[in-house]
Amino acid sequence: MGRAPCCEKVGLKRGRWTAEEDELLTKYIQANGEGSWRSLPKNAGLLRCGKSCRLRWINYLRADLKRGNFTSQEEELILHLHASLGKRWSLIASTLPGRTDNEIKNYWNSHLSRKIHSFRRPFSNTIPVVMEVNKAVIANRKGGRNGIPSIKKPIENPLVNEKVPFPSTPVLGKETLPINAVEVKEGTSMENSMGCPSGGILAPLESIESNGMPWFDDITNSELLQPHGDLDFSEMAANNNEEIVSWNCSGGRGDSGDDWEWESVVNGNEPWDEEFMCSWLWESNDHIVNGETHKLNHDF
DNA sequence: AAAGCGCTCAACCGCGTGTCC
DNA sequence: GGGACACGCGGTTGAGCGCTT
Repeated sequence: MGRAPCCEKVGLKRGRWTAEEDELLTKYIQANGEGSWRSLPKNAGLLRCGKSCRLRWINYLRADLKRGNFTSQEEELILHLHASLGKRWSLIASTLPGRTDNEIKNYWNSHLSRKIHSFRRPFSNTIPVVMEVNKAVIANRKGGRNGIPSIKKPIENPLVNEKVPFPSTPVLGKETLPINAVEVKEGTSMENSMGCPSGGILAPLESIESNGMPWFDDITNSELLQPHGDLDFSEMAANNNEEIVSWNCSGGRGDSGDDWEWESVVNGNEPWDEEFMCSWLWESNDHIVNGETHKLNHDF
């Protein structure tokens, strides 16, 4: 038996929400609270799918949403958390009051991933080739901006034919922030790119704080902030009898046994992309659970 | 001014997971 | 234990807008 559709799509409205629909939804939720999304549209008099209502409320209508551009502090936090957590947008969003996962995801795709992209390029000895290719593409087309190529249609590096195994997302007990501590060994990317001290155990976001980044204040109003001043992401996990996980960023890339060296990447000799780079920052062979080091199994 | 194109972001989609019966 | 249902998440899409030629 196939999966049942979330709702009867026949006769339901799709696409952009009108002001009237927004008002109906807002009034209903203010009166009855969130939840019961499936029955909500009917009760609220909306010709919308429950999922659509939920999304509209969460991403747009909620009163506590912060609209407008991301601050540089928020941007840095997203970059840092993405490096630690990968594309766990909801987790990242939970540390940014007033921001939604969808908003952060969009911002990443349209702004930040490109920053990562340009960040790594100077290291690569393939730059001239890549840039020449891009120039050629730009020069040949009519109209349009002379801007950066859309990330939606990345131009493949013609020099890279080999597909790099992409690390899988580590499976956590539950979707909670696993950054009770991030152990960083000497010579790792965390040290290099995040300014972490060598060989130390970082408290959550310690590297950021120790750098004197003023934006740390932005999350001090978060519920995660403990009276003693630390951000305690482990509380949620502890409440659920979950393991506290810290990621041991060793130089290796996984159980696959591939030869891979940081120097090669820095020098541009190793084919990789920004997504791999970010994932590598938080992924490794080992993770530490309650003081014990465990092997992670990656199936590439 | 018009055409062509890329960019942004709201919205949709499918899947995974939790909960209830 | 297992099926049905509800919810949440990440990936993807596409309309609208703005920039460049």
